[in-house]
Amino acid sequence: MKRVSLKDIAKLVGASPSTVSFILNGKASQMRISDELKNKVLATAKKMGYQPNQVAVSLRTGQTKILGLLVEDISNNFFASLAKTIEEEAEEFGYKVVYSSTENNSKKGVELLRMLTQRQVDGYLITPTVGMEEDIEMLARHKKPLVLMDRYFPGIEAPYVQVDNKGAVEKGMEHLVEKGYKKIAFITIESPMIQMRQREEAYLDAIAKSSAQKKKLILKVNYSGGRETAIEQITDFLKKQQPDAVFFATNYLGILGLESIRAISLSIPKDLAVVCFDDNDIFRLHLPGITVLQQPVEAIARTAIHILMQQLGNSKVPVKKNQVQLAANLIVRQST
Amino acid sequence: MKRVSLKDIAKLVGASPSTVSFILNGKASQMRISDELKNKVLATAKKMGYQPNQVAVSLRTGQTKILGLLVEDISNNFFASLAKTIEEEAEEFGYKVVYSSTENNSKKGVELLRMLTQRQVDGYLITPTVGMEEDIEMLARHKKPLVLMDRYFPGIEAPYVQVDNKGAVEKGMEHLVEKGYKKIAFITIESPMIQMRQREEAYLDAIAKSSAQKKKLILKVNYSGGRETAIEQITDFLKKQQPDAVFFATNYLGILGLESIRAISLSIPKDLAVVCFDDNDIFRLHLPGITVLQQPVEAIARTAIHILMQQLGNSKVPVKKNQVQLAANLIVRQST
DNA sequence: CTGAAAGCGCTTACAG
DNA sequence: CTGAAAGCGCTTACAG
Repeated sequence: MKRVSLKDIAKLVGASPSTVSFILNGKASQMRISDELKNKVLATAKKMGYQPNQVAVSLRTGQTKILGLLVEDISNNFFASLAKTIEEEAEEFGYKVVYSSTENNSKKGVELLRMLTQRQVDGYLITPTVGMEEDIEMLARHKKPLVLMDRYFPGIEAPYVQVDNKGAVEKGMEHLVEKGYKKIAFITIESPMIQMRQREEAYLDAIAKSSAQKKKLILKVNYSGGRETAIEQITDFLKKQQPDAVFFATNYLGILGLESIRAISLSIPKDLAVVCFDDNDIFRLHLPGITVLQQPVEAIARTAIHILMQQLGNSKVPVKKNQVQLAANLIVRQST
Repeated sequence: MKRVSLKDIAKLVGASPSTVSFILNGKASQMRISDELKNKVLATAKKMGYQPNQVAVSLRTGQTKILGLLVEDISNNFFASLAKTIEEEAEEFGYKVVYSSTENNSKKGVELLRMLTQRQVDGYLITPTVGMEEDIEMLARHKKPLVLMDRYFPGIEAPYVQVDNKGAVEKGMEHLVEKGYKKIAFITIESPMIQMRQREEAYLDAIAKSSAQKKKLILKVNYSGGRETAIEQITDFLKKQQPDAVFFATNYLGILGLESIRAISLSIPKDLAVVCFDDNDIFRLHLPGITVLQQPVEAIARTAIHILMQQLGNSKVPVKKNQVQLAANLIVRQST
């Protein structure tokens, strides 16, 4: 059962492929094709279930109308929501999105990037990993339509959209200080990526400014050993340092943290207050509810698409800035 | 900055495009091309950063090496894990996966299906929604490589992989009965899809077989009103019927259920025992932990890919059956 | 051992 | 008003 092609239709109605193409692309009147022929072609195409071969169209037009989206991990709530909103927004502009997870593995990330290029995507939306710097720079240098999300490379001039990490951590720290906590720990991961650096810096600044707390208490979890060893690192740290509040720098650290806190039977917030970066069903449903800094996921997605569309010449609304930071939202629950 | 093409390389080394193509596709020795030319071509291709235009390759070969995956909702944990494993498995066979969410909206589902067809995907992996029956049948009739997942249409002869829904609910019900619960309610959604029918039937069978409980207690949540009204329906039902145990038929119902139970301050498992279909971080971290029937997500994904690969003629291991049910895993936690 | 040619299914500038 | 032709970037059967 072969697919119906333009040629098949042309043969059937006795017209040339070009005429059929014009009609099917809505250029019948522009090409002053008779209504009779037009209707005949349209009817035949419908009857035979004609669907254009997009691969051929893409090769010919040089446009695939596909955007490539690379996230860190699609099974992580934050990235899943991001992907979903991006998909919706892209659809408004007639683009489809293909997405893949880099798993924060630079080799995989680079391979995926090449794959997207080979597939001729029209634009790139990327949450870059450590080793992707060169490839991203290449894209930027070649003026490929591109937006980075969640993080970026300070040395590379490329558009990006991320949450205001510094402001977010600041807000969270202020909240803890106001509540009277005096021994606030910060649990993050080993990572040279900018978004983690910004969060850590904001914690350090807050401590430097604080009159009640002089000592910084930072744990950098080494995640390469897997869940169990990560939990061990956290419990060890909590037992040894005995903070009265803890700030988790990412949502998965927060989840690991809750397990750790449970493992050593600390009571939240009596023994230990908890704040986490990123909201999540888990934090909302947890007893007690966990205070979080919610990222403006929809706004990040929408802004990223708008910046990309501008590069593709499809902007409805012109975007002024192409390096954007959006404010996070402090949601106070019972954990603080 | 134009992309480097085969022709460019051919011109540069002074060979014909065909020769370059053979070399780049590893057929140099087969075509008895001199090592000298081969190395020159390879070096030039590398230096110029040549990457084949997959769109052209696809058009020519008729193969895109892309699989289309349609899930209900990529931001739902179950589908996200499914997608992730499918991506990994597909990679083993040299295929990429593009995925999209139908949102259980038949119109969107059908559109996405057409889009995949237009993009010439080599095979389809689909969790079908209600209105997709005709389109799926069309694919099956045209002998397109296809596997349904999680659910299927009884009237259509097509390969599928799903969890053994009946066996799973049976297991859960037996567990509750053994624990001595005598007023077990079942909370599900209005849906004609087979997987929901199977789960409900298994509940009814269990009650029919039971000596302790004669009355069936079923709530079919109408989800169209959104979260809040769904929670209202559940709380009303629980207050009115006062079951001693409740079985949630899907993970999102379970999450809504936990919110409902909290809203009316019931204590788990003292006032009410809870079992849920599908595992989830939330159920694991909840206090008390929620007893679940965990779907064998990895096995479902792997089986689906193997069945699809067999249709595509890439099977390493021949698959015997192409309509498969896999057993769920009862994980007992503190909620029962 | 290597090259010229056809063709995948479209779109579009050109000719009539 | 409509058609023939070129071409997007590849692969591969054919010729020499």
